[in-house]
Amino acid sequence: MRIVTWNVNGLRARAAHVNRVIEELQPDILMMQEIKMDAAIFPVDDFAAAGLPHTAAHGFKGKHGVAIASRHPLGDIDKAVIGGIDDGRHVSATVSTSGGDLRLSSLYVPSGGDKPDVEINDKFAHKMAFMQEMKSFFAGSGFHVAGGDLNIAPGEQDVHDHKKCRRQVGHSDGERAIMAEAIEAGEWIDTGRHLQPEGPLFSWWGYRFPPAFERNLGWRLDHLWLKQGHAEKITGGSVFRDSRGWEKPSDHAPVILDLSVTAG
DNA sequence: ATGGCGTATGGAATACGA
Repeated sequence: MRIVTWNVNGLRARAAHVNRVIEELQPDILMMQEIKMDAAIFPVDDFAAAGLPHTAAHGFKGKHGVAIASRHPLGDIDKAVIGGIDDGRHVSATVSTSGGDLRLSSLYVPSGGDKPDVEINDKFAHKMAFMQEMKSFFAGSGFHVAGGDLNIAPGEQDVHDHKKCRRQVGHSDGERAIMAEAIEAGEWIDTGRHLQPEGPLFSWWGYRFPPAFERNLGWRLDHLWLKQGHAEKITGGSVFRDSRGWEKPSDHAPVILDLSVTAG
């Protein structure tokens, strides 16, 4: 079973790229963030035509928004609010597998604004509140993959320049600490670093500095976490960098996790 | 120290991204 997460940065603007990603990666599950549309107009028929007929979306007009599109039936869809504001940052569902019911959670952690200081920056306070709730929200050891655009690069090698980025939102000491605490409290495996413990491993390259992707000045902001105790099910995974080089790309690249279980 | 570019909304200029 292949699980892919991708911040599409506008689903309508990225429709052709989504189809190409589905065709090239053949995911069983595609978790998306920043669909930037109301869930009522989520293009179910387009996903069905692409082979992913089962969907769950949680989003509002214009900004943020998350979704899951699946090759296999989804059950027990949950759109519970995390972080105190219901602005489309969490949708969750289950899929039946040979290893038991697998829960999938698509998450869009608040970006956090400009300054990494909860006293002066409400957006950063929202981000930290969201991460604080993440510690307890995903309790339990059941078969579960949670991930998405978590908007934190947790390790020193998860940015191109640790010393410089440490002053910025997304890589501040406080954010990196709370993400480590959330991983420990939730008994998660960070599958990206499980598969590649060392070296640059980025999933986001900004638009604002045009040669960022060409020079690989990236951040690892997109993650797939798997509950500990299921590590033996991991068969592979990677970042699909190709799509970041296509015309008018999302600033994020899809992140892939392959598990040995099959649907049903 | 700052901005760079891009999507969405609404039909110009602004919010948001990180």
